[in-house]
Amino acid sequence: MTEPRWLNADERRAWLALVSINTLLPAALDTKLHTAGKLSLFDYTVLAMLSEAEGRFLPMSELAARSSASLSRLSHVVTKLQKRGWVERRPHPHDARVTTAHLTEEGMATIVGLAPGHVEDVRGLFLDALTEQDVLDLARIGEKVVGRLDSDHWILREN
Amino acid sequence: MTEPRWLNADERRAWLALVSINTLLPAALDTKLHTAGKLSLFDYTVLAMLSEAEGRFLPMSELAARSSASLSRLSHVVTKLQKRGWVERRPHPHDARVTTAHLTEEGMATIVGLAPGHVEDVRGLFLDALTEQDVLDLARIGEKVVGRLDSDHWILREN
DNA sequence: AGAGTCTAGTTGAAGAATCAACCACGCTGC
DNA sequence: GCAGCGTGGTTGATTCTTCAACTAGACTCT
Repeated sequence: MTEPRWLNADERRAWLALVSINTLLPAALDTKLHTAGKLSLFDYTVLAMLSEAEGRFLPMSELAARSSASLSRLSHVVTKLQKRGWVERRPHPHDARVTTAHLTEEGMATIVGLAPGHVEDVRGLFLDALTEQDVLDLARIGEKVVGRLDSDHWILREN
Repeated sequence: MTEPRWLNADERRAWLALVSINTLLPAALDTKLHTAGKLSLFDYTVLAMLSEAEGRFLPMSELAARSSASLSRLSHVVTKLQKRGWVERRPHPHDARVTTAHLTEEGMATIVGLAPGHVEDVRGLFLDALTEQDVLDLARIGEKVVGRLDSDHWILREN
């Protein structure tokens, strides 16, 4: 039992700020999106990832990776989005284990309608507080942290 | 209808990293804490804030502010912590609207037991990835963002 | 070809978060 | 001294998330 290395003042500042952002930011974006279109930030992210994918479809596991979610969580959400007509499930032609999630026209229309407002919200709530240098620093630091949490994370993929 | 200002490459990197951290970090800490003591990161935060408060008690609204939560969320959680014997509710002596949450001896023992492991987890999952300069930059940037999200946030209080 | 193992995904139940409605108290101004 | 408004807090319904259990197809090794 050696004494743990407690956080120093700056570590504590960084940690508290991160935890606070972590609760405040998604909450703010969630309520914005919920009033704009009855969906959560996570729902939005799923639709956005599909809309940016080639052919506007992705296997469930790839979609889960790109939205940092468990397959279970994704499966439930896709079921919900499917009921709203925004997403379809289809079997993969060459591997019967795989399900692909496809963005429907209606789903595409939804996200196209929501995107400008959402980007403005991200700016207003977050980016507008930062200088160009801050943005660079945050990208660098953020990617380091992501790498530590998940060294195979998709945002770190070269390409 | 003017064209929205889409994110540039660095803004997108910063934003994606933040969102990813935001889902991965609490999830990792939640599972650690859950195996260590059947509580969530939010439960832990509530106990920690009480343990650091003078007299080990705080009004519900102050506790909500310090854990960045809604009063509703906090109320549900305090009810749960109360059932486990870690927290007590008491009426405020001079303002009958106010409820104060008090950390019990048992609650204090719980958090004292959990804290060293939790600090190690925070280091292992997060701080160890960063240089001293990174920590400073993150503290600076993080506090800017918190200030934008909630200009009265307690972590920004002088002293 | 069959057993074992791994990968992909789904499901149901249980616990947690949010939202809106609500109650009780305090403060202000008349 | 009481009407009206703001504050502090709780509650219950609904929605979300997680967890564990499970199905089914693919791969490997013999």
